[in-house]
Amino acid sequence: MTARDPVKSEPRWTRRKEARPEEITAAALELFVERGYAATRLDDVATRAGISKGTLYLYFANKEELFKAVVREALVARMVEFRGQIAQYRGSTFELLRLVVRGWWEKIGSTRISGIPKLILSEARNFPEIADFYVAEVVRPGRETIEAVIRRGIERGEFREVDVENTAHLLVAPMLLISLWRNSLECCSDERIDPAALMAAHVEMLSRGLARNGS
Amino acid sequence: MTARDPVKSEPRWTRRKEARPEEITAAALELFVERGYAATRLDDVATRAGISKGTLYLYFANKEELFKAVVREALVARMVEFRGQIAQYRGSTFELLRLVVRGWWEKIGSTRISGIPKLILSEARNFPEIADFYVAEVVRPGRETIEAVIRRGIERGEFREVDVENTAHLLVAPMLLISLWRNSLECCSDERIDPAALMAAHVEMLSRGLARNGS
Amino acid sequence: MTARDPVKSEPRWTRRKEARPEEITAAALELFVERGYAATRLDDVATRAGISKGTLYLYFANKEELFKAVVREALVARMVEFRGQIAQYRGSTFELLRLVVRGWWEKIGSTRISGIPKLILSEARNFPEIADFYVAEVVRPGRETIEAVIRRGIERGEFREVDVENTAHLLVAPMLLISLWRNSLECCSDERIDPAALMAAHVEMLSRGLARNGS
Amino acid sequence: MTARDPVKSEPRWTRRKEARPEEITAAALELFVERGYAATRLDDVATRAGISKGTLYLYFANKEELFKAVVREALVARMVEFRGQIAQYRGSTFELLRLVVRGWWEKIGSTRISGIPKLILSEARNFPEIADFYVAEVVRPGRETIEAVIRRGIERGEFREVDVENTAHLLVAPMLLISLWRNSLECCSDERIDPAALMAAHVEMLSRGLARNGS
DNA sequence: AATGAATGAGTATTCATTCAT
DNA sequence: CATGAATGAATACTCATTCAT
Repeated sequence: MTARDPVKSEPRWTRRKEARPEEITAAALELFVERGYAATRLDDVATRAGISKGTLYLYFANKEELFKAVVREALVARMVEFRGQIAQYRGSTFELLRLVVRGWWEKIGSTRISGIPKLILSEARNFPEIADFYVAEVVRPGRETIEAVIRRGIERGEFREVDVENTAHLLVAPMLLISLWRNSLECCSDERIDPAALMAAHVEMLSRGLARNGS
Repeated sequence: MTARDPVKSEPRWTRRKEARPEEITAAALELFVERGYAATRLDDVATRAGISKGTLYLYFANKEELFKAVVREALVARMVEFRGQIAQYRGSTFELLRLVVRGWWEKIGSTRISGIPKLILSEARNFPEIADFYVAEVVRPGRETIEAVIRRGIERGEFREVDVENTAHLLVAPMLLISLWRNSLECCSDERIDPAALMAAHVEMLSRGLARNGS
Repeated sequence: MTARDPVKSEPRWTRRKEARPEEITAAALELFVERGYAATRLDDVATRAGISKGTLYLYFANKEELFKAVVREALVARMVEFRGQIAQYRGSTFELLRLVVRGWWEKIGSTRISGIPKLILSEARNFPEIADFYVAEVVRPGRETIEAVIRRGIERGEFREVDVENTAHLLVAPMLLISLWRNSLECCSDERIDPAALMAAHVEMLSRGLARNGS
Repeated sequence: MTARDPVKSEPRWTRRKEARPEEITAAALELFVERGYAATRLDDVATRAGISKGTLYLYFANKEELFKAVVREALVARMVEFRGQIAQYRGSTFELLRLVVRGWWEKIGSTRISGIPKLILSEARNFPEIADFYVAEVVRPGRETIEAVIRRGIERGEFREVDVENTAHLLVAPMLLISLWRNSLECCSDERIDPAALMAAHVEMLSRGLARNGS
């Protein structure tokens, strides 16, 4: 599916050859996010990737496999680092909340990967397999990570005793909101959302909302 | 498929004519939400509405018009009642917050209409005209209504002086999260979200997050 | 659209009923000539005839039968009178030529029936049966009638000894030209043809072309 | 149907690309003339051209564009040569008439292009744009060319002083008659027209009809 | 008799996929 | 490896025809 190499391949080529799949998935990601899976023509993907339509099929068996590759690639190793950082953190959990939110914005929210949630949301019911994969690899670990942060706060006596699971959802919701907004309605509207301000307001609300009574 | 019975049953069409458009848009809404615009075949819409493909075209000029009708119909007069209720409210703004959140859940979140956000999000870039319409008719008025509530709380000295606009976004985010979840990933996942619990946690967090310091 | 009163039905109705088929074929003739058989929708025929689509089927079994009826009706008894006039004529054959040409123009060329040639020409290959009918009922008798005129001229020593059959074609050609022009290109062009002048030039050319040498 | 042979034969497409459009328009011309625009299925055009339906769309955006291409191609550079020949001619205008009529027969009347008049006539009102084009590129220049011939005859004292414009129509009419006949009714009738004899009779009639009195 | 809502076969058009070069 | 011409299955849409009222 990936390598077909029959002859020997030269340096210049080789480099291209290895880069190709990623150039293609990058182009595909943009278009899938923009138009949705069904409305994206492979012709356009090829054009945006600077190759011919036929070449696509040297790297991906078909449209669906390309789609899966796009999602997989965008996620791989994204969660891992996140967890690590948090486990090692030593300071106050309020501060950790701020770091989590800002870290998400810097590494995901503000990048092209932020299109993935829109894409998954839109196509989940057409690609249950991918939805499963996404839930298992992103949603669940993400939630668990955040639950761990909240528990840390509770255990350290910083946070009141909240419903951990739902509080995790509350923590995620504004991040989801902004990533969806930016990949969907924003482009057709003159309403504007300032991500930094929203993140700040969010952290502030969280901090107050989670604080023990007398704080 | 529905009215074929040559015996008696309901007449083949008399008096159906008025009901038809809504039966069709109802069927279309479900399918559009489930599969997205492009992946929905009019044949399937017709089948689900219990009519033939041709009949669809007696009521809607083409697929795009059907789509617009679906969105329009789902929204018409939805916002109006909301605003009215809030303007007349007399009690505490904390209580009002709870009413707004619960009201949304009862009238929208738990109904079929909650599929609209997913649909709009997915198709906004393919139908900028509809996106505009949705922003103008739902997003903006919704935000303004919520801002009004927050301002009421501030003016009455119940809430601290928050960033009104972004706080409105924070208030909406969890509602969006749950409506998207239920219309997308939920069906393919064993993760569960309890809407009532989430709404409760949300109101609690909001109340604490908005309260003046000493409260 | 015309009569709705279902209660008792007055004489007014009865008369309509007999007129209907002709109102329909009249409307159909116009549209068939204008757009061709395939491009004419029965819906439009019905509308132009002031009735509903279903009513059409009370009078004609289907589109093809309607087409045949249109052609038949337009031709019936058209040729008969022509022949009679000519047989009885007593004057010079040059004068008879003039009468034939002018008679054609007055009774056919300038009327709605002049659309028939265009219609037949356009559809002959799709409706060989109709083409046959038209050849047998119009083309052949028409040619024979004209040949009779030419033979009369020759026999009476007025005309030179021409190729009777082809001369008959030459006599018809300009009449065909103008009837086709008026039912086709004329409407989309600013070129104009003056029928009277053309007929005059035609008769003049014929007279000179047919005259014996010394005349 | 044409190149399926997996062995060797002609390559599947190499160097076909240039020939294709003309193969397609040739097939389309035949079918459009035979059945009319609306009744011609692109599937049949493709089959007759020995390609698949999809391939059609590689060369023509849609049915209407194919139709326009058919007409355009059939006409391009057809008129030009005609005019040139006539301008250079040195002999008697009677002889020139004969040359014009025979030339038309050889280059157009007897070829496949003779189907164009029938096609245009049939579709003019559905495609005014094409009708315009045809009038501007064929009808008008054709008439002007013929008028020039007639004027030449008059100026040189060979012809009597006729109504030039209408005489031009008279000259064209039998040519139109025969090209329409052959592309329409002929195939469904046992009536026969001998083109050579008709052309001969036509030239003879014209010569006599145009000659100055005493000639 | 007349209506017009409903039907579904038929056609234009698109686009993922193949494969000879 | 890369290409792009070719394919045909899939789908939106039309319109002749039917039939309950």
